[in-house]
Amino acid sequence: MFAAYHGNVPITTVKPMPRRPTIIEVAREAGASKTSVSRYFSGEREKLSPTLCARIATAALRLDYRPNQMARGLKGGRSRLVGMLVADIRNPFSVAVMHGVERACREQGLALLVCNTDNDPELERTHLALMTSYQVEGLIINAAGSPDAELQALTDHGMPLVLLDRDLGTVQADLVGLDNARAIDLALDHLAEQGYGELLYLSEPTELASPRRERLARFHEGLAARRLTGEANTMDGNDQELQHAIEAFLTRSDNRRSGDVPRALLCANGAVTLAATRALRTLGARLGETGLLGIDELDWCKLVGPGITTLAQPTEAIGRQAVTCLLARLPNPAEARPRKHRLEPRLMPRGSTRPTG
Amino acid sequence: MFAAYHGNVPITTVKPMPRRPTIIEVAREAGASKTSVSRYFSGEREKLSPTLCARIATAALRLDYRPNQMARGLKGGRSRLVGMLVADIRNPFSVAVMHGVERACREQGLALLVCNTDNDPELERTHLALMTSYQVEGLIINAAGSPDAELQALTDHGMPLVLLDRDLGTVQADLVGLDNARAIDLALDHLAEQGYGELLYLSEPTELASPRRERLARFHEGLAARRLTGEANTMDGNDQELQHAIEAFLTRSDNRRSGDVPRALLCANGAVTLAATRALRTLGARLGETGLLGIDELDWCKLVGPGITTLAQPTEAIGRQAVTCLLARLPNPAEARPRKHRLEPRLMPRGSTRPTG
DNA sequence: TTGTACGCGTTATCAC
DNA sequence: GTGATAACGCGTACAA
Repeated sequence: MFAAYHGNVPITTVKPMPRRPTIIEVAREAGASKTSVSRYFSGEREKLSPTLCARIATAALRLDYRPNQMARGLKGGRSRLVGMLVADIRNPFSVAVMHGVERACREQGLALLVCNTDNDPELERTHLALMTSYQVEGLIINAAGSPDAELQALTDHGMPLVLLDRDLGTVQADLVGLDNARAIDLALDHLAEQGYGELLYLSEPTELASPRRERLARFHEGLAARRLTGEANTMDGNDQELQHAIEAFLTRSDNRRSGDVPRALLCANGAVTLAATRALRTLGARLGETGLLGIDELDWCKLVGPGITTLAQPTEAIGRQAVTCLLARLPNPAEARPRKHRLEPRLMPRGSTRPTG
Repeated sequence: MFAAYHGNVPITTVKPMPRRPTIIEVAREAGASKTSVSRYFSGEREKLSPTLCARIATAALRLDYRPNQMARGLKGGRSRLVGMLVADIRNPFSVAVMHGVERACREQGLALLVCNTDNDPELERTHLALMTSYQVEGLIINAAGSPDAELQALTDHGMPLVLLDRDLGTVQADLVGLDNARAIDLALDHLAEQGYGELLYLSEPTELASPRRERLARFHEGLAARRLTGEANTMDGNDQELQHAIEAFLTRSDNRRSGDVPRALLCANGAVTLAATRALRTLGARLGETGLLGIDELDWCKLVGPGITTLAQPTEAIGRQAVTCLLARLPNPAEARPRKHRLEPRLMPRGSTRPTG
């Protein structure tokens, strides 16, 4: 029996990895009741006598007590969790917005459960179910597919919901995103001012993302008033195809105008800008001589050639606004009609839109 | 009284936003017991009669029942949540690793609670507490500061723990990250092969991040064997200061050698590469003539000048390995001694390390 | 194979 | 002010 202690720790001290202390143990340690301890940690300290407060404080500190959020969420549904669905976590724009969301949540004492769908509608459904199973109090959604039915079901159940960047046709929910019309207007104005007369608008397929549709539509609408000629090309990430399209656009002889008019590329988002830059590089085009303007500011845009002109999205603000919307809906989800929040982009002029070099 | 129904929905149908169905309601609907339903959703369907299974399935489907993870986590601690602490969510490297972690978790039926500390040790502590309060089953940590004490306390309580990229001195935990020595060796070999003889190693301050220390140390160790001359410069994000350092390095006359030897910059990570590229651009240096090699592959590296040579980290694999480690520790956290997993980088040679242009 | 009873840690309700 | 007690939704011995 004693031998067990020779050079060895008794088994009983090995196995029982200590549980976290519970509210009951704190209550006992403080000589108080569960209720009082609960009140103490629920921000109702004013309703407790200073002396009791102090006893609880020291007891909790000594035991290193931390309220169990799981148990909290069980009773009143106050999980203090907010869910965020991101279509592509590797997209810097998404990350920047998420950063804003996260900061805003933190300031509100909310935790953020982030799910990345990798643009897979199937995964999106799965993750939606996952997050609700964790009793999230609200959902911020950058949709990958069209989970309209699922989302509608959620709002019907009283789940506050905010759409991010991408709008969905049938879902009644707030939307926070860029003012896409304004963005295209800014872009066209700038390109026209800089002397570019013929434009090629490049975008990814527009079916899945409302901003792409809005931008494309505005592009077509906005040409005439500025005496611009333009065409659009939507394609997915095929570099080869993109390069051919750009080459055709650049080498084609212009029979609609007299002189030779500078031509420019307008890219619908950061991914397209990257692909287009790659293509232009392969084609040996000189930035500026061939104009290039992209929506989404990326940290490398100032480094390529003479710098790439961009329209910066207010990513942080978009994220914060999303949380603000959510918070406004928390008390009574179906209260007000859905609102659309459209934030302003900012032009970052650089060398890629200076035709004179 | 009737008037209330004219063009209006009776109040009672507005307020009571339907709760999610519970296991009891499913049991009632299926004419079964809680237990059976619980078993059904806990993957013990083999132990149920096919007919019961079917009844439960339809009942659950009709009610759109979803087990409440909060309640699940309460009992045995099976929250199915994994926590991940990220020092800088806007760092593409971190995001890439996180992507790997997330995929691996998903395959294991685990949800991921991500917290970003923005490199703030204070916030790190807060978030650590937050995640444990949600009863995460394990923690993957890309440390911002030195939360050694907190982490040690957690492991003592049986919390499985994996360190990501950055090691911590006193914490007994698995580590997954780049093979930093190998990375520097590869870099030095490549630079030497390409004919660069004088190197400037650029890094951010090494206090907070062990990889920075390891890389810097290896740099100094590895010079002699390759007949290279080199010096190192660690500084934080001050562009001005960086530019001066680089300028001094490039313009200084070399009195240790006879001829003029090509000089190159070796950047400790992606952020430094970005800053150095900016500085070189401002200085009007030609990439290649002035060598440039950076650790961390970024999507714009092939676009700048002749392309920037990089050492790509196996980010996805690092993320997956972290989850693997965690899983291995779940059954018995303190089982084996901590292991260090060091993954291999891959050289992406480009024009920035071709001195001949 | 199926059902019963209890416990998980917390909050809400209602007495004192 | 403070405390006892009943939920909350689920897992799990244990009994049937």
